[in-house]
Amino acid sequence: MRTDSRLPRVLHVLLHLDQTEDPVTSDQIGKMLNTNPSLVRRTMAGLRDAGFVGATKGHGGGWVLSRSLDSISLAEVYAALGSPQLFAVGQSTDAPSCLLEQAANLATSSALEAARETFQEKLGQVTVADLVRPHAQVIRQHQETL
Amino acid sequence: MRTDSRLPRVLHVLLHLDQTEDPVTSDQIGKMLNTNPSLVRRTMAGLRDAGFVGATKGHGGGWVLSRSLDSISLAEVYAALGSPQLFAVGQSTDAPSCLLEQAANLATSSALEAARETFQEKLGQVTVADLVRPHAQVIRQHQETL
DNA sequence: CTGTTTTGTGACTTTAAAAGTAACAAAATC
DNA sequence: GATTTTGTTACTTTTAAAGTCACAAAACAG
Repeated sequence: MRTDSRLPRVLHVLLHLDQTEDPVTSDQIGKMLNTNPSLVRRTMAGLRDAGFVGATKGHGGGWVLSRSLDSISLAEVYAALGSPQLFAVGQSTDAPSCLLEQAANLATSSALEAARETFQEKLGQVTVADLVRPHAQVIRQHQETL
Repeated sequence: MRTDSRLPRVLHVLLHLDQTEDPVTSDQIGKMLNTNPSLVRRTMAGLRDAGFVGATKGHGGGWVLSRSLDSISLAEVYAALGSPQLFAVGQSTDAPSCLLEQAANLATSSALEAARETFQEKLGQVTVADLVRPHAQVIRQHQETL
């Protein structure tokens, strides 16, 4: 498949929404993301369902933040997107009968699961608001290690 | 793209090769992996170039191990495959001019890079031989934490 | 030497999931 | 009533791996 760019894209959108009071239309967002409004609506649907943004129809409608960005972690954003498949690498067969294949699959998936945990941890340590506070993210992560 | 299953597949093959003295043909391996010999040859090419296996042509030819499996880490196997793309998730644009997009990309790639490091560490801690020594992998990883 | 086995390799098609596109009903505002 | 905008469905395109086909070259068997 193509590279899934939904996470950085919606983060980008959230940061922009935080910079204005007015609703931003899917059309405007589409121009920001260099794509079309239908895809924007589809991609943003998860964030709407999660209560992070609201969408209103008609004249003067569009997308607005409904929660403060410092109350939303990147992990929540990722989850709101439906926790898309993280890895391009995976197991061979799902439930192989060959013991050696099972061992190969187990080793692969163990490493991947460890990587997924790290990914989730990292996302959990950062709020969307942190992204525009240079150094804040670094400090925050440093504190975690103390 | 499809899920990349080369890592578990070649691990599976290496474990099988370790169980016999005789060369194993791409055709036989293809049946093991439920695929065809051409794909086997293409996939195994990296391991051959890395010196982990040797391939001989003609009657009685095929693939044989040329190094002991306890001398090969999973990380080396992954590298021999050309370190295939690990993540299905990626950045939006490569070099965006928008600062907010840069921030979104940086946050995404930071989490991914941390995950990649974990993945590589895990692979580096385990040899192919470990895979068929039940519990050995667990013990080995536990020792790392001491 | 001839025929068979097997690898190495190039060229192509298929697959799967996201991206991208188009269209339109429904809702909200003007 | 006209316009704007979302929500949603259906469809096409993209991308890289998987899968397939074909064949030259090498190695071996007789």
